[in-house]
Amino acid sequence: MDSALGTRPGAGRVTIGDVARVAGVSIPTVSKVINQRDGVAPATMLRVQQVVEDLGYETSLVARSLRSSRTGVVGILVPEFEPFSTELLRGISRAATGTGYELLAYAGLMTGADRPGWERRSLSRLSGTLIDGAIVVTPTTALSSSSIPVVAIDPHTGPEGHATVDADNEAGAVQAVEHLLALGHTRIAHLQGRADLASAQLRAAGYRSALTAAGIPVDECLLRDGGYQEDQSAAVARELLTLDDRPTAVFAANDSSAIGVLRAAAEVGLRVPEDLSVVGFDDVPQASTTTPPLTTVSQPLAELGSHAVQMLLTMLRGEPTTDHVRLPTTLRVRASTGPAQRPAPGR
Amino acid sequence: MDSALGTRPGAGRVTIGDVARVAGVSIPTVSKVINQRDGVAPATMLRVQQVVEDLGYETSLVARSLRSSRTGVVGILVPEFEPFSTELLRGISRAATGTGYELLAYAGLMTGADRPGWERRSLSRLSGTLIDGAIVVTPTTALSSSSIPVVAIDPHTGPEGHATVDADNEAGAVQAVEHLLALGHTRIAHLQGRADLASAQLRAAGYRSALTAAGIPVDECLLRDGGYQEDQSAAVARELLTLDDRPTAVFAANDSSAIGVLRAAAEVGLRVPEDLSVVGFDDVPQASTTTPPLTTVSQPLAELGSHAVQMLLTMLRGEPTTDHVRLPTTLRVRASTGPAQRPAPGR
DNA sequence: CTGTTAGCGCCTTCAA
DNA sequence: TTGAAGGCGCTAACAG
Repeated sequence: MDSALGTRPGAGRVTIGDVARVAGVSIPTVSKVINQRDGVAPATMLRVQQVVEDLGYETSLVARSLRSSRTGVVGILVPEFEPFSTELLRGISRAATGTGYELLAYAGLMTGADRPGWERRSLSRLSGTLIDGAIVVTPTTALSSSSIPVVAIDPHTGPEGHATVDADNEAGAVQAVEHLLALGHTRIAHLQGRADLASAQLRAAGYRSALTAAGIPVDECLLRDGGYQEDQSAAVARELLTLDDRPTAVFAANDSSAIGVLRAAAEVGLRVPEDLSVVGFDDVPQASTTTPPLTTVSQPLAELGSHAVQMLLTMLRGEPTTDHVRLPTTLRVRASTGPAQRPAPGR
Repeated sequence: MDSALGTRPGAGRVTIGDVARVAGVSIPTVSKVINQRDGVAPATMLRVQQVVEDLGYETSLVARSLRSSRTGVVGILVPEFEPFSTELLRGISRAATGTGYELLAYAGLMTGADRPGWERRSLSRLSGTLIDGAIVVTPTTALSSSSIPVVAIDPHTGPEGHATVDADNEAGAVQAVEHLLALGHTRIAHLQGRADLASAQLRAAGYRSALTAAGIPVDECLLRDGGYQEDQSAAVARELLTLDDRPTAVFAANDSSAIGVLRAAAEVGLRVPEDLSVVGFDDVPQASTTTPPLTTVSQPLAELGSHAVQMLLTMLRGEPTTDHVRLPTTLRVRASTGPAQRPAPGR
C-alpha cells in the first residue's frame, strides 16, 4: 500500500531512470536528449522527448549540480529577508532577467551565537556547486578564498580583496548631520549600526566629522549602539530621550533604527518633528510610510543590486572587472525633521 | 600547477574526504561526528571536530539532500522578485526565524513563452529534495501531485485541492469601488489583472457587483487588461484616458497597474486626483511613495506570508491543517482619490 | 567503536 | 547510435 519506493513510476519524483524505462532506452541516452547532445537517432530523440513531456520530467537541480560544475544559477546570500535585502533583491532580479541565469536567494536565519560567520557557512554549503557565483549581502567577515566568483554588497571592511559594491556611507552621513545642523540643532545623537560592518563605521565617522567641522565637540554620551535593528534601537533611544540633557535630534544609522527611535519618541511623549528631529539612512520603501514620513539618506538600493549582478556576470564570463563600485547617496527630506525649537529642555 | 583536483586539500571546496584524510579516519566516521550520531569514541570525535574547524568544512547542501530526505530548508518559489513577492518574503522570514528551518527563495525569471508552468518546473527541479516543503507564490496552474508539502499564496483558482492562503479579493474590490462611488464617480474604469489568477477574476467580480449594486450598468469599454504590470497598464490607460467619454476614476487591479495609470495620467496631462481618481490594490510599500500617494486596498502581505509558513510547518510536522486561510483587506485612503468634479468632459 | 559496501540522480568517458 | 561503468559528496546500513 505504501510502497512509495522507486518501483513504480508516478510515485514521487520522476527521475531520468523512469523516463529511460518508459522510453525503452538507457539512461545516458535520455541524458543526451535532454542536454541537446548529438549522437542520438532522430527517431529515438523524438520518442524520448515525448516521454519526457508525458511524465513531466525535469532534471533535478541537485543531482545535476553534484556532477557538472555549471548550474546557471546565481546565489544571493542574505542573513534574513528584511527591507534592505529585499530591495537589493528587486534590483538584482530586474538586472538578471533575460540573462539566462536563475536566482536563488538563501537566508540562513541565524540568530545569536552562530550569527557571525553565517556567510562563510552558507557559501560553503551552496558552492559545491548549487550556484555558479554569489552575491553576499552584508558579510561580517572577509570570506577569503571561495571556489566561486563572489561579489559583496556593503561588506565587512570596505573594498579589500574581493569585488564589492556599496554606497558612499561617509558622505551620506555628513549630508544627514549637516541637514540637522542647518536646522539649528546642536545636540545631535547618533544610533550606531552593526560594528562589524564598514558601513556603520563610516556613517559614524561622517557623523563625527560633520560635527567637528561645525565646531561642535562630539559628546560621547550621545553615541549609542542600535545594531541596525528596530527593537534594539527603540530600547536604546528610550534611554537617550529621557536624559536630563536630551538630544533634540537623532541621526540613526539606518531606517530600521530610525523607526525604532520614532516608536520610542511616541512612548516617551515627544512629538516628531516639533520636539525631536529624526534622520535615517537607506531609504527603504517603508521609510515613507512612517508617521511622520522619515527624512533619510537615500541609497540607490536597487541599483546597488543591479551593479552587483553585472559585476558577477562579468566575472562569470571570465572577463576582468573593476573591483569596486561606489554609488552616491542623496538626502531625502520628508517630515521627521524640523527646526530646533529651544536650546535644550530642563536647563 | 593547475591540479585543482581533489588531490590537495585547500584547493577548491573542502569535502568530507579531506577532513577524513587529515583526521586519519574514514569518511563515515566524519559523517557520524557531523551529524551528532553516537558510536564514536570521544577522542576521535574531538579530533575530527578540530579538523572540521581548522579546515572550515561545511556539509554540502547538495550532496546531503541527494542522499537523505530531510534538509531543513523551506523553498519559496516566485516568478520574480518584485514588491509583492518580496513583502511576502519578509513575513515568511520573520515567521520562520527560530524554527530551525532555513529559507531558499527561487526565481526562475521566466519570460514569454515558457512563463506559464514555471512553478511546476521549479518545483520539480528543487523537490528532489533540496527542500522539505515549498511555498509557491501566484502559481498559474494546479500543481497537482507534488512529492512534498506545498502551500500556495494567491493561487490559480481559489482553494482547490492543496493548501492556500489569500486575501478576500472580492470584498476588497467592492471596498475600492464603493469608495469611488461615494466620491460621486460614475464612470469608473477597471484595469484587470492576470487572467490566470483567481485574485484578478475576483477583483473584477467585485468591481462588477459594486457597480451593479449601485444601479450603474457596467460599461465593457471601461474594462481593460493591465496584466498586473506597470508598463502594460500605462499603455492601456493612455487609450482609456484619451477616450471621448473618458472615465473620471480608475480602479487598477494592483498597485503596479495603478502606478502605470499615474504615469499615463501625467503624460496625458490629467491631474490626480483633481481630474482623475486612481485606486490600487495590494498596498506594497512603494504605494505611499508615489505622487500623489496612492489610495489602495491593503492586503496584509507579511501576514499572508507568515500564515503560509505556519501552515507549511504544520504539514511538515505531519499534523493536520486547515486547507485554506483567507485574510481581510482594508481600504487605505491616501491622496490619489478625490470627488468627481464634473459629470464628464466634452459632453 | 570503526570501516566497508552501497546507492541517491545525474553526467561523462569509453566500448560495443 | 547506443549502453555499461564509474564517480560527484554524502549518509545508512551492516560487517569487522
